Formats: sequence, structure tokens, C-alpha cells
Amino acid sequence: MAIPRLLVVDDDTETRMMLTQYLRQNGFIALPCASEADIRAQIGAGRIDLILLDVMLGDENGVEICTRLRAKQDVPIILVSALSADHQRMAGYESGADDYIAKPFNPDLLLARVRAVLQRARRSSSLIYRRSVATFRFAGWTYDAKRDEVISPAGVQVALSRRETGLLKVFLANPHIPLTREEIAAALDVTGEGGSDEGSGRAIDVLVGRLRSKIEQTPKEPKLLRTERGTGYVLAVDVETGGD
Amino acid sequence: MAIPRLLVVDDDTETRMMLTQYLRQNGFIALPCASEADIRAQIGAGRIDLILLDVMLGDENGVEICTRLRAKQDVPIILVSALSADHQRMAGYESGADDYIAKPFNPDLLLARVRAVLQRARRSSSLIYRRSVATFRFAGWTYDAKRDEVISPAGVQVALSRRETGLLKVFLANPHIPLTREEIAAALDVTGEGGSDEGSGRAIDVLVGRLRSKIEQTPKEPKLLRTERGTGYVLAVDVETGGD
DNA sequence: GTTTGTCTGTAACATCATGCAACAAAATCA
DNA sequence: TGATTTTGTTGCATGATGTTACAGACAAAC
Repeated sequence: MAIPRLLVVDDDTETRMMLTQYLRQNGFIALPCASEADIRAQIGAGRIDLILLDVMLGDENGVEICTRLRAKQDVPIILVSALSADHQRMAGYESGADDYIAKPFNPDLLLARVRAVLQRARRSSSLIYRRSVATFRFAGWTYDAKRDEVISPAGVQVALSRRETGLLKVFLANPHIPLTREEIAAALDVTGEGGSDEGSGRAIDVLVGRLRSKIEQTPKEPKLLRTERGTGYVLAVDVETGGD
Repeated sequence: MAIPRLLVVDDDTETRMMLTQYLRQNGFIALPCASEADIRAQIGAGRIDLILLDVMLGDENGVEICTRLRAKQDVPIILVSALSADHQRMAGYESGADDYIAKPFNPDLLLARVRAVLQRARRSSSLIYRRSVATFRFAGWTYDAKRDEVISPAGVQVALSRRETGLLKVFLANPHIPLTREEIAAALDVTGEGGSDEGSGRAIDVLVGRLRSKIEQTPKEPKLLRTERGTGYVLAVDVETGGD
């Protein structure tokens, strides 16, 4: 599992986009959905690791949707609701949801829950996010997350822009795993590529090009950021992580 | 806040010490406690950033303790319990705990929760400076809160204006945490940015620029006060705090 | 081997956020 | 009060970032 892919289901556009953006800022790929049909479409279109499902979906009912989804799939689901009454909560659990959280919730608490559920669901996967990781080494390069500095093999600090740094981090967290443009864009919260809002999408290509020009010895023959034609890009070297 | 100080409350000696040791190995200051009396003593004795509270405390009841503590203090609390039944969980949340974790838990998950709660506590309250902290050291600099003096790495005192000092304090209280202009403006009570009255908002930018010109060696390439494009600013170095 | 269509690299451009100097207003001090 | 310092505002320069266009690379079909 490269980057967790979450579905944010809420019929209120504002809430939906806010949640989506917040999750993206925290390293997840978040895909906004407004209806059950949307959910099914997304699930059909690709891997989904977790669904954040609002209980009050206008005319549709989140709990019922949850039950129906669970009958077919094994996707982890967190129910979100403005109703915190006990029976509502119980109904949530009985529907098979993995967790239940009441609005208004603390954003960090939401993240903790999301991570907890993902972790539980993940057992088999080898890719773990260690939030305490502070330094990454790869091919002689060093990235110090705390200072947000990139040091070349020659020991020189290289200035990367915000986006470039973000891109690098995404790859460092997922070495040897090909990432699609959509995944990268979602992780970086780039307006343009994936998600629901359309832009006309070569932003990631250009960004990769810029990063290459700064960290590849021969940008024309990339040794680190390799192109996976038809798919996306991969960081093709081992990454060593150090704690803080 | 230099190193988070945690209270580990559990009446079972073995569990208590194991947890304490584990947290210490992971960079926290962990103080074992066996009773509510202990907790109060520790809180009285000095800053406590988070309490890990076992729900089953022999004759005492963790949830009740939690409620009582919350009534008086604003210390973040994570409830730990062997009971994972739903109603227990709910009682935990209703008691005002910041999070809830069931035994047996995954150690990494525990760490993640602890960090999440600490981070949140920092975000919400850290714009307030702790009275007990008198000196801050960062990147060779020293800020003496009592005398309100800033000393450069070379040992020279640097004159900062009131606003500049205020800005510095806000960052010192929140190292490595990106702050938005709104947050900063709110903390400084600047008329202009976030508040309610509208001004035309570049006050914080300019203020940051002024502070940079006084404390950055190369203001053009800030090492301390970094820009987070699209977000705000971060203090990108560790801060060591000293008591009074 | 050549053709053909698609995918990728990248220069050039457009747009927008930020840095900053200069000015104006406000506060402080003598 | 008048001088001086501090602080907020404005406009412009700069740099970062997304978009577009086009050329070259690649793969499949011929």
C-alpha cells in the first residue's frame, strides 16, 4: 500500500472539501464523494483503503449505505455524524462500521482514528508511516525533515521549492513503489490532476522535471526518479530513515 | 515545550513501569503514578503535558478521576482500558478524555495517539506562554522572558520592538509547527488579519520580514523563520526551554 | 524498418503569493 | 507639543507554481 486512499462522503460540499483538503494536507489521498453512486464508482475504479461516511446524507442514509457496502466489500468505514445520541452511535457500530466519530470533531482526533483504523486494516502491509522519522538518506542524499533541508552527496545544501520538497517527501515515503500522477497530486493537494476538480493535468510532469533538474546528476537519464511509462514515477533507490 | 512530560497512571506496578520505560525509550519524560493523589502531587509539582490514565484503578475509577481532573485543569488525558465494550468507550469520551485506547494495544499505536494529542494540545494552547518558562534557546540565540532580552549567538543583545518580541515568542512556543497568518495575528492581537475587523492583510508578512532582518544571518535565505507558501510561517529549529 | 498514435520532457508563458522598500498613521518619549 | 520610534498599508519586484504547446521518445501495428 503506497499512500492510503480515502473516500470522503458528505453531501455538504463545503464540509466535503474541507475534510478532503485536511486529509490531503496530512499525507493521505482523499477523494470527495457526494453519493452512494459516487462511492461505488470510486470503489470500482480502484483501491480504496478507508471510507469516511457521513450519516446524514440528505435523502440517503449513511448507516444503511454502510450496511450495504459491508455486505459486499470489506472496506474499512468510519461513520461521521452530527448526532451523538447513544442509540445513534450504537446503530453505527451495528452497521459494521470500524469506528464512529461525532461532529464537530477535533481534526487531530479524526486523524488519529483514521490512522488507527488503517493500521488495524493493514497488518499485512510493510509500509508504515513513522511520524517520528526525521531524516531520510538515499543515494548519498540527505533530507532533514525537521529543518526541511536537502543536502547533496557533496554536502551542499540544495534549495528546493515547497512543492519540490513535498514531492520528494512523497517519494521518500514510498521508495520503489510506482506512484501515479493522480496519487502524487492527491498527496500534494495539487489542484489539477486527480480528485474531482478538473485542471488540465501536466503539473506533476513538470514538477518531476524540476525536481530532477535539482537532484539528478544527469536529468536526461534519471537514476533516482524513474519514469514508469503509462503509469507514473518511482523513486528507484533505497531510502534509509533515521529517527528524531 | 522541550520534551513532553507524561504521567503514567496505573495501579498495576508491572504495567506502570513497562509503559513508563517504553515511553522513556521513545523520548518522553514519563512519570509513574499509582493514585489520584499522586497525580495531583505531580501536577502541583510541575508542568505535565499529558496523562495516560488507566480506567481500572483498583478501588478508584479512572473515568471519574478524569472528569474531576478536567473540571479543574486543562491537562490532556488519554484513557487506557482493558474493557473495549462500546458503552465503556463512550463513558470515556464523555468524561472529557482526549482519546481512548483499549488494552492490549499496539505500542506504536499508543505512541501515535500520544503524539497526536500532544500536537493538538500544543496547537490550541501553546500560543499562550507558560509562566514557568523563563528562557528559550534556539540556534545559538537566547531569549530571556523575564528581562525580555534577546541575545545573539555572538553574545550581543539585539533590540526588538514589542511586536517583534511578541512574534518571536509565538514561534518559540510553537517550534516546527506551521502557523497561519491568522493564527499569528490572533495571538498578537494584530488588527488587520484574521480577527473580525478587516484590514488589508500583509501586516504579518512585513512583521516577519522585520524580525528576520534582525535575527537571520541571511534574511534572504531564512534558516529560522521559514515560509510555508500558501500557509504561513514556521520556526524551523529546535527550541530548548529553561525554567525560572 | 517504417508508420502511427500515445506518452513524456521541457521551454515559455500566465498567475499568484511573498519579500520588501517606501509611505502613512499611531504610539511613545522628551 | 514636537521629535522619534513603532507599526500597519501599499505598490512593485521577485520567485514559485500551474498551464500550454510542441518536439522527441516509445511501443505497437504494419
